[in-house]
Amino acid sequence: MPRSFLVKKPSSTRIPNYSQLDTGTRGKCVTPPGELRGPGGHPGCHPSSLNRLPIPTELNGLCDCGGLLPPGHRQPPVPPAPPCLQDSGHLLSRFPLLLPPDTKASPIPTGTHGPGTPLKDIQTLNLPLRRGLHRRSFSCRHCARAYASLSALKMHIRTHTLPCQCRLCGKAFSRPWLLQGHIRTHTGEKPYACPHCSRAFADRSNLRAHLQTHSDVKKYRCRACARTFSRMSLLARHEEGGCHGTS
DNA sequence: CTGGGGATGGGGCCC
DNA sequence: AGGGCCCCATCCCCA
Repeated sequence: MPRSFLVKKPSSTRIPNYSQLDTGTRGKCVTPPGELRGPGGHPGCHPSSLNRLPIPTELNGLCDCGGLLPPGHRQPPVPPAPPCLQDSGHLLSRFPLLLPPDTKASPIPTGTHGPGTPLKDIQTLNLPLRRGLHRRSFSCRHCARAYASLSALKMHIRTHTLPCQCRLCGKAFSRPWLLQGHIRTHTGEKPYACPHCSRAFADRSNLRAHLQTHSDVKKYRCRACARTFSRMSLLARHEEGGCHGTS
């Protein structure tokens, strides 16, 4: 596979060259017609990709978990939180967004930093610059990471608060598109098809990794034996296995 | 041991 | 400023 595939496109054409692969569903978890039916009978949401049923094509609603709903269809009841969320009372009290929407104990203190980013999560530092100047930075109280901008820090804090929760299994994610990708594990939707074979993938990154398998020259090369690998992890495993320069 | 799929995390950029 | 998207990376698991 040519490396040009991985080259970032100009901003005027943000859609990468997955043209043959992209089904035009960017940014939304849109289940193709005839795919799946969810647990409450609504399509687009299903806890198991093994239990597939056809769905009608007249879809016009979006479930708040990301799946599609047919006209007039109501969402199924929210299932109880999984054990990983049920037995962490201190976490739930600290991060109420982990709770299902109807069980939130109290609003999150937002201060001037917007919802989901409590003031107590943010502290500011003055990073030293040349000539004794200092530049302000924002550090996370959960892990002490520091960022130059408040928005970057707020994005990072989402990795602690995990405000995007799957209504089907309760798993929480830091960003909506991570949740969208997760929902595809329920729906079985695979919008990214390989142009070289019949495989399709739910995630663009996984398609990219797969495309490496079609390449004669792999991306990652062992410096000892010059053998190439499609993934860094494969190269690392190869080197950890004791490559002595003989492939 | 190796190859590869599936799922997920996270920083940066653009709109 | 926030959301959406991009790319890179990692881990787990299975064949």
